[in-house]
Amino acid sequence: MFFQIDTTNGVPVYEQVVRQVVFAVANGALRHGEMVPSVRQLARHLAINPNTVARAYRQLQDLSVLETVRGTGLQIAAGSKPICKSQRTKLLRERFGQIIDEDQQSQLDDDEILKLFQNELSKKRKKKA
Amino acid sequence: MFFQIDTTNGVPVYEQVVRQVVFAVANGALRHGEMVPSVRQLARHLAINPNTVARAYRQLQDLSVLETVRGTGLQIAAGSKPICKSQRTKLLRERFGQIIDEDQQSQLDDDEILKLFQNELSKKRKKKA
Amino acid sequence: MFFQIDTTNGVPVYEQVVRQVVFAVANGALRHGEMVPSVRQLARHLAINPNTVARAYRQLQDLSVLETVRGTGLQIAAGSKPICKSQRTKLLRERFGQIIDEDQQSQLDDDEILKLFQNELSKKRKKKA
Amino acid sequence: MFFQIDTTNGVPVYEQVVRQVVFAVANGALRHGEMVPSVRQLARHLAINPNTVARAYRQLQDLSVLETVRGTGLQIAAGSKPICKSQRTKLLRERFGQIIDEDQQSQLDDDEILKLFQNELSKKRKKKA
DNA sequence: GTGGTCTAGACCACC
DNA sequence: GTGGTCTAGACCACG
Repeated sequence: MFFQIDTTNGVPVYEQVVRQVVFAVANGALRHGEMVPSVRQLARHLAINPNTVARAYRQLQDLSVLETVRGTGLQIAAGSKPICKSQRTKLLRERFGQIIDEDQQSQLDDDEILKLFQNELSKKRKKKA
Repeated sequence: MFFQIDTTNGVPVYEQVVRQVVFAVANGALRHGEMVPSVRQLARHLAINPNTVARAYRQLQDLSVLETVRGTGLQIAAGSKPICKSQRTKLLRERFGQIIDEDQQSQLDDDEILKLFQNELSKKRKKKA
Repeated sequence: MFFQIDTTNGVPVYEQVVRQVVFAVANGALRHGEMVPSVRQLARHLAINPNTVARAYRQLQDLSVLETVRGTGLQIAAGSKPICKSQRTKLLRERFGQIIDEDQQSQLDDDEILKLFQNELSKKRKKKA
Repeated sequence: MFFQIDTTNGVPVYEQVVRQVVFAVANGALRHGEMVPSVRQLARHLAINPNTVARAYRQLQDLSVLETVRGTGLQIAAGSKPICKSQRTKLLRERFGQIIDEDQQSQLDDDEILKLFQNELSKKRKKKA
């Protein structure tokens, strides 16, 4: 597993885990029947508390993305791919929508918003490269 | 005052107030010497807690955007315009940066991110119109 | 609040809380806009851990039965009554269905099942009276 | 053997095995002296873990429902029929009692409980037919 | 070994 | 005061 957790950005850790699992399933990186790492394993690996992982996994079960195999662990549920795809767009829209609302609330011009976003994006791209 | 507060979007109310004052000054919509409404007035008008307004005003004083006029109230401080401009870009960058980090963390392609953002922006534009 | 928790019957405590809130809303005993007791209050009152109450309340938020009023507490959400009604029938069906399946799995006759159920019910009624 | 195991309904698998043996003996479907399948056989047949079968058999031995036949396997014990009958009523009462408690805890009227139960039962009957 | 529940206590932001 | 998040550690049932 190749999850990245950033404990400093204010986004709840358990949400980051949920998000990344959802996106991985939507991408096809995780498929039906595959087991996810055990609560304890992932917790150790990410250096976070097992309860935090458990909370993320619980939420993924509520979304029907994971299902328990009793006494064995958790696996990607059947039919989870479309769920994750719609969930992904929902998450993205929420974030983007919020930021756009905020900017419009502040009387910013749409073109200006877009320009600033592109700026920031290309800056990040360079950093990454 | 023409502030819009959305108490349901998760963004702290006092932050929305700070932000909108900062942006208004940066835009030139508010200028040095203008008085801002009293804590109680604004609170009543926005239907929020006076403590929340007080907190926003305190923060704006810390930023040297507002200054007290003894026995009268608070006014836009001299020299606040450049402060607000730089503050504005800082705020925008923070938000954009955060969202971009999140998406990259989720293995999203940069072009895809931009496309989704443009989509959402044009959708909002239509709604507004 | 008049919740009753039985920590010995194997049913998770947080589920009992969820269930009772859902049923109370479905009954009309709790209505839109009413505040539920604070996490700490209810925890103290039921002699359970605040986290357990918080978990129940979180789940009720996911069901759109409760909504947060920031810095103030949690209230019964608008439109929660129909949700609770359907949720109530769902919960009842799940339980009843499970027990009936089990009995039929064990080759029990339907009439016999019903008779036993009535027996048990009238026994409990006497106890209660 | 004509056992049906449902690994998804939350009821422990070993309990389902125990229950069904007990009920079969109580019915007279299994009689003193009959051999039960070996742990491995039954496990393979039901597609469950051998440990689970072993655990069920162990429990049935504790109840004096099964007894070992040296070097051969397990058989239905002498005198097991009355044991199973009383065990059966105990199990049924436990289940019914629990569900009734829960409903009463949720302020449900006894008549309503019964009506809902009958509803569910007749629904299942149709499905079966 | 696995997940699930619960307790205890800390820290944070918000109002 | 409020809810929300996280840590730490315990106990249980299941396979």
